[in-house]
Amino acid sequence: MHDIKQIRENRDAFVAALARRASAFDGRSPDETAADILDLDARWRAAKANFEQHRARQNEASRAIGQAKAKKDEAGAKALMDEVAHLKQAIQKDEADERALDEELKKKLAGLPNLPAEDVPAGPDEAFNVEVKERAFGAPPKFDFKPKEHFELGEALGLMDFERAAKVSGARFVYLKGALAKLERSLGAFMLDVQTAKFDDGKLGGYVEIVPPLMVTDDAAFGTGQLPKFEEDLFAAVNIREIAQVATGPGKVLEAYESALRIEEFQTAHPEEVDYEQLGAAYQRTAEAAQERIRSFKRKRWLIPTAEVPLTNLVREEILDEAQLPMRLTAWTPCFRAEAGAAGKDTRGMIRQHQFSKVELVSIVAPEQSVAEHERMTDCAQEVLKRLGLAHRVVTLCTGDMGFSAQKTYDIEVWLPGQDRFREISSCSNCGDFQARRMNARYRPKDGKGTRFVHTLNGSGLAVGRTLIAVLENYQDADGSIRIPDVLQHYMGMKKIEKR
RNA sequence: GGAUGGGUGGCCGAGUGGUUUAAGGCACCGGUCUUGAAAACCGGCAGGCCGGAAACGGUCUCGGGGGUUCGAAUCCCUCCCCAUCCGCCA
Repeated sequence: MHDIKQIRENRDAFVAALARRASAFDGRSPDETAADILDLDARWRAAKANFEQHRARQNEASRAIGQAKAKKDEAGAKALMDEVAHLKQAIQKDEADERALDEELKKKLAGLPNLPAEDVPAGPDEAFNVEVKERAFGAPPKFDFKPKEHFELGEALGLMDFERAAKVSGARFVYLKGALAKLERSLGAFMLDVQTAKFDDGKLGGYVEIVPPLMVTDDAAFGTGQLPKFEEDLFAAVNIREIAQVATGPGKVLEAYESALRIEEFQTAHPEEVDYEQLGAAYQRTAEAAQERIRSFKRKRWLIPTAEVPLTNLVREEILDEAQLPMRLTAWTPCFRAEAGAAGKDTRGMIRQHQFSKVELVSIVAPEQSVAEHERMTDCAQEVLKRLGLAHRVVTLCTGDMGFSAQKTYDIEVWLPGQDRFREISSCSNCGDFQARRMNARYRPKDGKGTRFVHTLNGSGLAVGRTLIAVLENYQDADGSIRIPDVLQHYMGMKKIEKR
């Protein structure tokens, strides 16, 4: 969420930063967007001044009535009561106006992405990402045979089963068995151990391990920026009985449905006038009304697409003491993603699943610390890959490739021999105060008055499923067996996953 | 799911059957005193928004929303959350 005061005072900088992100937002150019917002803001402030002025008079008169009554001046009280009675109508309208404008303004602001940091490269898509050369690690391993992809290896071992998963859960799910199930568990435990360790120099680790809720409310999802724009990426969890109770009542769903039925009935009776487009639109309206109904169902929860959501929201609506910062949190959780926009992409294997597990890192810091914390967090994520001996590189995402809430993002890409290319395995973002504003998460500076918004950062440390893929592909032998990296051997209790 | 009781400032807690300004304590900050500290005493001490160069003024917030009223922490409706007991349950 943007600070309207900043936009007011630095319109040009706002427009320029927005323009670096994209050329248009909801069909409006950055300049038009700023104009829309500032116009709304001006109208809102005028409405607010008007409303408050009238309300002030009302309060003043009410106090006077109390005093008049105390003095038994019934006539004076009556006169004032008459005045306020007239004022009330106007005040109600004033308040409604003020509120409508305020909501419209907030809605506009809530739909805009964070502004990119100055050192983020500009560009429309991932082709414009820039490698951070000094962060690169290792060289792709050499094979004297053609390395296989992870799913070939896993299926050949009989330890990775997509077909049965599809029968039970549909596409984009998997069963891991035996040593591969244990590898998943070992990786999660190993990553948590690295991130929670206390290093003497304080340059790595120090994260507090958390087991967070896996289902969150609308407000939490709004706080980190998944809502309102990216609803389609999420899975909702509802209690079927509860939602039936709200959905069966009269309302727009029923109206829309009955209207569609009438159209269908009419067209059936008059085959010469059949208009499928009209009928389709009527049913579409029904579906949309039903969707709206579910959307407004308050007891719905969202399955987390990342532990970033419950971890970051841990400080929502709080005023922290500066001494509590930096707050570093980590959690190993399942993540659920609808992958609505990824139809046909990565359909084979475990790269893109509806469910995967991830060790997440979240830092809550004072504003001055966030840039350094971003580098530190990226170090923490890389540390896991280094200890696993996996070659990787780091790229700075360009303005067009960054997520909604990010100010700056590093993606870590691990080398996958089976795919013969680098694939994203971690994404570390500095969100500045963007999420903090949406969550209303603040802290009280040690010296100085008032409160300031905290800065929030999140990163994967790492995506466990993809790390498992990387281990399989990088540590495969010609016979299809998998060597276990040194640091995992005591977790696994073995040095090798033998071929079947 | 049923029954009952609750939700007040950073914390504790008074106020709750109508008349502005939320008592008091703890914690915290500043000061006096002291070699220093403690104690004592004095003072300060929620946040958001709008206007203002500032001083300051206004407005909103007593779990959320709505209502009654000239006026709501207080009355009414509704939702949420917490506690205890019962039932069911991993």
